[in-house]
Amino acid sequence: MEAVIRHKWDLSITDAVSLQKELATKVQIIKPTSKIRYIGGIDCAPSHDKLRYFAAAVVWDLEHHELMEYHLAEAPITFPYIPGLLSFREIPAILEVVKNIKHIPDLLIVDGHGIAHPRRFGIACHLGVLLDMPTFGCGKSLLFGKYNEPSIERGSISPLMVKNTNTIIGNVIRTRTKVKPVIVSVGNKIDLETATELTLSCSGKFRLPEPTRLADNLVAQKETKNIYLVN
DNA sequence: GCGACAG
DNA sequence: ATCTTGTCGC
Repeated sequence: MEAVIRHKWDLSITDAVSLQKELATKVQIIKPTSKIRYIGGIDCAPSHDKLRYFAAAVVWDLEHHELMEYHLAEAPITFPYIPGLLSFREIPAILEVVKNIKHIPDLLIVDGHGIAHPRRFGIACHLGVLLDMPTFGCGKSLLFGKYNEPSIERGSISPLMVKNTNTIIGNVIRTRTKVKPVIVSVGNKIDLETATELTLSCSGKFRLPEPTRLADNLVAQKETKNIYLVN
């Protein structure tokens, strides 16, 4: 897999913001026509020396509940961490790791947000637009928007809204009873309903959807030689 | 001006 | 993201 749209990454803050606004016009919110079976999970983490970023990618077969492949890659850090501009820090490493994928996934779940973002262009949107494929974001904490706490049981869903409007930008989903909910929002070429269904069908035993959890697990061992992906 | 603020 | 062990509760 590789990007169909390319751009510079060593940008100023203001240039990065204007690029987001430009690329945000390319986001497509549509219901996928074909069946989604292979789901990619993406997660990142900085190296201990803070000089590089690692990215992990896994491909999960939703039908057989099995891991198809996993990869780890890295790239130099060229951007500071600024809320709202996370993608400029992480995507260079992600583009490196997705180059290695053999079983092209039908969709990617990204650790972070999609349109639940101040300019409706979180990392899941950015990656989805560059790769021109379906993506959605599954965040562990809130960046933007307002919501009422969903009920305590697994499967409870509460809409994420733009403050003081009736615009829905995501769903806050309880993937396990009595566990902190995750925040799901459209990245590209998908709709919120499908993203929500997939989040629930990929989780149950753990808080995070399986592809994301496995990628999390993998990137946590970035600076280790032996990797153990099995729980 | 003040507070909020993905990973 | 990361610094960090055992411990409480389902």
